[in-house]
Amino acid sequence: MRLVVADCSARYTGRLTAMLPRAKRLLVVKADGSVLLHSDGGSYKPLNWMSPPCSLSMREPDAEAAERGVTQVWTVQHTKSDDRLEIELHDVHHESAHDLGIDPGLVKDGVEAHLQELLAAQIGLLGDGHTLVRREYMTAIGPVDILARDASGATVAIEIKRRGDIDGVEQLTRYLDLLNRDPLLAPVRGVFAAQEIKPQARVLATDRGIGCLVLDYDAMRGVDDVDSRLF
Amino acid sequence: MRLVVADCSARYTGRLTAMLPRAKRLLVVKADGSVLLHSDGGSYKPLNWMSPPCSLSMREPDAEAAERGVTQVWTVQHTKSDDRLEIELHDVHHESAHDLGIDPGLVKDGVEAHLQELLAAQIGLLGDGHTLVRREYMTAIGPVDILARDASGATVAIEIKRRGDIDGVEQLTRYLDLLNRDPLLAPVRGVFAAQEIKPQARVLATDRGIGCLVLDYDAMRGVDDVDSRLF
DNA sequence: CGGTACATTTCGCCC
DNA sequence: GGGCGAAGTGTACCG
Repeated sequence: MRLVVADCSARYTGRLTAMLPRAKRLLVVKADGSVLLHSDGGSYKPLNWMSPPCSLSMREPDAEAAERGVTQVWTVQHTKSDDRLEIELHDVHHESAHDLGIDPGLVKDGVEAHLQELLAAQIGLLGDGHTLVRREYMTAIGPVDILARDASGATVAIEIKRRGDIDGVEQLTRYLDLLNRDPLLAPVRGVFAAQEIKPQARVLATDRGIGCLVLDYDAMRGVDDVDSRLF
Repeated sequence: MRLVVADCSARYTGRLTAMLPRAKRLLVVKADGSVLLHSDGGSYKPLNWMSPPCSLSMREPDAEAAERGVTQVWTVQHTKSDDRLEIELHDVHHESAHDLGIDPGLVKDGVEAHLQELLAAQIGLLGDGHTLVRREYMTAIGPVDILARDASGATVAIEIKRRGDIDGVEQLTRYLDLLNRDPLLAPVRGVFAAQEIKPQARVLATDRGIGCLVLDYDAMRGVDDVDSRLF
């Protein structure tokens, strides 16, 4: 990894065209040749960047650029597309290189898969008498998160989201359309389950006869005795 | 901006729980106190981070940690939530600080807004005799990108995307449902316009009687004489 | 390899 | 500030 702090301007062409006026910034060149251009604020997203696979070439400025005070010109060309990032460096305030090696990577816990696991184990949250048919029930257009039966034996399709918004309702609607064409399953009722359900999503779901269930992650995890999973 | 290259491990708790085993990485502390933890690969997204507003505190390791070779402990606490990032630093290989100042920011050109602008100006691409009613036609559930009339005077609702996939068809379908309830507009026909239309989206659109129009951005920009907008 | 769904999404707009 | 749609989204998963 190479770190450079320098006055620079940049120009990106590819999926869009973008221009970055001259300012002092951090440039990071990673081992795979990818480049990040960071300012001293904002978020984790760089102002400009080039994702791998790409190749970086550095050259001297031409006479006109040298006249403007440019000391180096970097061209980062994406290998698989026309995406290109051109950086003109002026004053270089810092430069260093570091051998980092490969990274063991991040270990995560607590996402949608876990919600699904917990709800499958606590299927009674849907109402008394509910039984689990199976998780990840495959259909032609993708897997239904949970398929269950209610006390009367009717099929229930459940879509689980961390944040429930309109897209999730649309997704469940497509599954329901398909499942209801199967005479062995029909009629299939839908339940939209999420830690948080957006008002517009709730309105759409209700309008389509889809039930809404707000999941309390902490409470569900509390019931599950395998609480301390990773840490 | 402060740059540190060090052996470190990290633990994030908040919306999820994540653990980063010990390895040599780049730590970036921005002027607003936000922290990025980068490996020497992947993409522009850090392995771990804390977004502003947040506060960073550094302290000496306790006896147990010191025993494990920890030399510094960083705690980054988000100001508005329970999100917290804890970093243990072992060997520090590089450390430097830089005053970058504020950034003038990025100037963009050529996204969906531009496609919309161009299609509004070249509404004839929909077919002879089409006329523009207006762009960003507001409805209760959001703005329709372009509303037009065809040669027969019938209303046409157009949804524009750079990449046309299923979500865009769903979005246009919702608009059409709503617009067709307005007797002053009905019957409203739909056109899904995009630089690229995914096969599945095309099938869904066709099945619903929605027309598909592939937009040639370069050709449309060529017609537009205000070609050289920014550069 | 293409398509889909997820993300500590982030970002920007408009109400 | 909340809601919603777009992103140069990136990324994993699954066919």
